[in-house]
Amino acid sequence: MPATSSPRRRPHSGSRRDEAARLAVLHAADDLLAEHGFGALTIEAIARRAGVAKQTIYRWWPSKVEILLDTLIEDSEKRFPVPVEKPTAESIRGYLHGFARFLSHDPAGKVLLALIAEAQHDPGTAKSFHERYLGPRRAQERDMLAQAIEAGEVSPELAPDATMDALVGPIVYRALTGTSIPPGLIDTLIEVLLTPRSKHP
Amino acid sequence: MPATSSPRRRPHSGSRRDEAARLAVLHAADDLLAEHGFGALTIEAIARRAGVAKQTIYRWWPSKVEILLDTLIEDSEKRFPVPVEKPTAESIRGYLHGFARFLSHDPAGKVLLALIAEAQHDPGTAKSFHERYLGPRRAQERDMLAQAIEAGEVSPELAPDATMDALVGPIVYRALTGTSIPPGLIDTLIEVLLTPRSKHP
Amino acid sequence: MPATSSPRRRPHSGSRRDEAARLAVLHAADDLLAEHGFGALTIEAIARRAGVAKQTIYRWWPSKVEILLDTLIEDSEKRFPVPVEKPTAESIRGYLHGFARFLSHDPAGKVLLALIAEAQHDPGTAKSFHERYLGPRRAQERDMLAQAIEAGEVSPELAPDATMDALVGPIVYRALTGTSIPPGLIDTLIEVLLTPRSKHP
Amino acid sequence: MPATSSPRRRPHSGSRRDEAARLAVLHAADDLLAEHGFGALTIEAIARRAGVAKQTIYRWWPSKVEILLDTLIEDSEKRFPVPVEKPTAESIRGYLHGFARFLSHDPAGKVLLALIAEAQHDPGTAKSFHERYLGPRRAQERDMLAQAIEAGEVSPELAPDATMDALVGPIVYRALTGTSIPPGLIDTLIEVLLTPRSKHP
DNA sequence: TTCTAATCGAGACGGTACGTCACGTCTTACG
DNA sequence: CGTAAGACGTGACGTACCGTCTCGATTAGAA
Repeated sequence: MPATSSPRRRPHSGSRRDEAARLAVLHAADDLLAEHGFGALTIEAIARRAGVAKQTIYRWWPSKVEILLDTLIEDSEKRFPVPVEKPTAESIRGYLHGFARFLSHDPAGKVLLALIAEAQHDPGTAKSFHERYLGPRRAQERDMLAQAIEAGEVSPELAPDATMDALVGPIVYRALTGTSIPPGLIDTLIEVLLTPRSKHP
Repeated sequence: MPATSSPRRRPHSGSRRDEAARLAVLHAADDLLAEHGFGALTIEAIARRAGVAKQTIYRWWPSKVEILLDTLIEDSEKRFPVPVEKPTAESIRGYLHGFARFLSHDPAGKVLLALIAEAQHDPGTAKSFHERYLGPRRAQERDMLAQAIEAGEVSPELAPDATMDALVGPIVYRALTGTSIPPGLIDTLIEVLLTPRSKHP
Repeated sequence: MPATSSPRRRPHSGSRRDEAARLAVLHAADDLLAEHGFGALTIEAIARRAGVAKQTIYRWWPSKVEILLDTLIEDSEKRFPVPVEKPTAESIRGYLHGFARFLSHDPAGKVLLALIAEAQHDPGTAKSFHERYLGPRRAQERDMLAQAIEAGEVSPELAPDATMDALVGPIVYRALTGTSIPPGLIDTLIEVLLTPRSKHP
Repeated sequence: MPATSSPRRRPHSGSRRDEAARLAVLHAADDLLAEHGFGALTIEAIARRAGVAKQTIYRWWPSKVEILLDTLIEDSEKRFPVPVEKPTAESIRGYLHGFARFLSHDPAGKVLLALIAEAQHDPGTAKSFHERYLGPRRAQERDMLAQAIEAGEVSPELAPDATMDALVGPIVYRALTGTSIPPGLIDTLIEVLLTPRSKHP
């Protein structure tokens, strides 16, 4: 006995993809993660919460990880975009502080932590996560660094990737271990890793 | 008629805890994680592999996380103990290199990554992981730093915890993202974070 | 979150098969068929109604058809056993009337009709149905006929199987087409098929 | 440039019903039933096989049962029409043999068995099946019998419907149980059910 | 000739049931 | 008692069809 009784629901849109369903899924996934944690983030729960059929989710997303990636990519660009337009030492500092704030205080930051975690458990997640998030983001960061170096804004001791990991790693590690970022940590990291030694007092 | 023994594989031992069963569980968990990843690490699979009843696992371990913690604690102490006896700048460097090697090249290192990951998904895991592993270890590291400072071996710019996170964070982050630690990264981190500025050339 | 909340249910019996669960499944299947028809006879519905896990059903029955067969075999023997002990013309007549009554008026008769039906749709059902029900039953009927012939009680014109089908076929066909068995039909069939021609008036 | 025709398989015909689609559905249903059994006879499979949209099926047929009925009615009339024009004992015998052949050896006979079966599972099917097939057919058979009686061709002991069921029942029952009709069965049934007793030797 | 209406293929949609897997709890029988 | 074995209720998995719906293209017959 399929969809016999229907008082009035969202009339779906026919043979083209239903944008309302897409957004409902994204928000349901976000909300469930924030409210009840990754353990409650099952496809069935997302479908239930979004008022959507499971098949609709499987039709458009290969796994729940891709749902999270969709929201993360959008949120990251909105909340802490990489300053690729004429980056300065100051804008790089702002970027890292923004990143730290996102991870520590923004509910959406849990999505990034959950994806890092899930990537440890599942190779497919690791692949998607690198290709769709870490890779593109790191490319922008390299670009940012290169321009800042050329403009004489910064002068790192390490290669670009190592520099970024040395900056970002401690922030991520603090978030993963559930501790807050102590004041001064980011600024000190920037000073010792990006500032030419001669500028040390 | 002495050696009538064993169509039964391992005759169980009666009313005291069976050490053979304990070890079989630990090794089965380790092996499964190494061979098939965290996804294959189910209680049923561990029991199957160890030739043990599920109930025996549930009797002694509250969750599979505790099994992993048991092996991790033992392996960490064996593979890269914190140099708390008269630590020098050199022994600290050795400790960090040991840590990096454990994470990158030792199969047992996967256990640590898996626990960091699982702690993101489940608050109970996070609690156990901190209380049984991260906390004690960090206490030793603080001790190590304090002694090294007092001995004039190092002179960090940041507070002890921040210093350790700044050193350890990049290593962990590299491992979590599946990339190798570039040569020079650890040494540079030590130099800029632990060495008094006057000793910079 | 598995079986956390349990006020008080049927305490199951451990590592031996739970007879209460077995009976609950059998009765649930019977009731669902009688009340809502074969369309409502899903494994999920049976499990729900019986208060039993789906897995428990799959553990013991390869398909819902075998559940129905279990009940049918038991009911048939109880409601209209084949008169194999010294059958007479009269007891054979009673047997056929009993069969007709079972098909037409007994709710359990629906099970037989449903199995005949399902056997048309699925070869596996056909196989089980023949091996577990039709075959054994027919063997008894052949036995009944043979003894009755030897005793001079009946004297059929057709071979045993053909005789039984000629007697049983019209009854089953009436039931399948949802019409009642008209009075006199069975007696006339017996007269013309089992009685020697010379005894026709 | 005349025969530029058809990368498009079947260009549909506009605002009137597409006869080609109708036939494609009928044949697809028949073929699927014959090749893979009733279990494979889903609306989606029919649509797929016929190269037709599901909606086109739902527009013209209330259910897959009606599709089968459409083919059955046509095939029955073609393969074994009821001899209503001056029926004789001989033409009635021929009709029953034709019916038996249809059920046992004609692939289209599976359709009738499938409908008898489905009628047990679903009341709607039962209703349609009686109104569109069994009822009209039985009316013709009654007519046939009445004429044959009036002409002195036959002289049944039972009422017309009972007579027909007594003749047809064994044939159907044999088919339903997947056994062949033994030679002599039909002729004997006719003899004992339709022939006046005085004509028995 | 242009407009209107019905039909067609395609396929997205909210659902239900499928059969499988692992969960954590339990009971049994053995040593 | 601890153990191996495994049945149990629960619930998520990913798949198949259900019957409804909306689309854009196609093709009549009416205006």
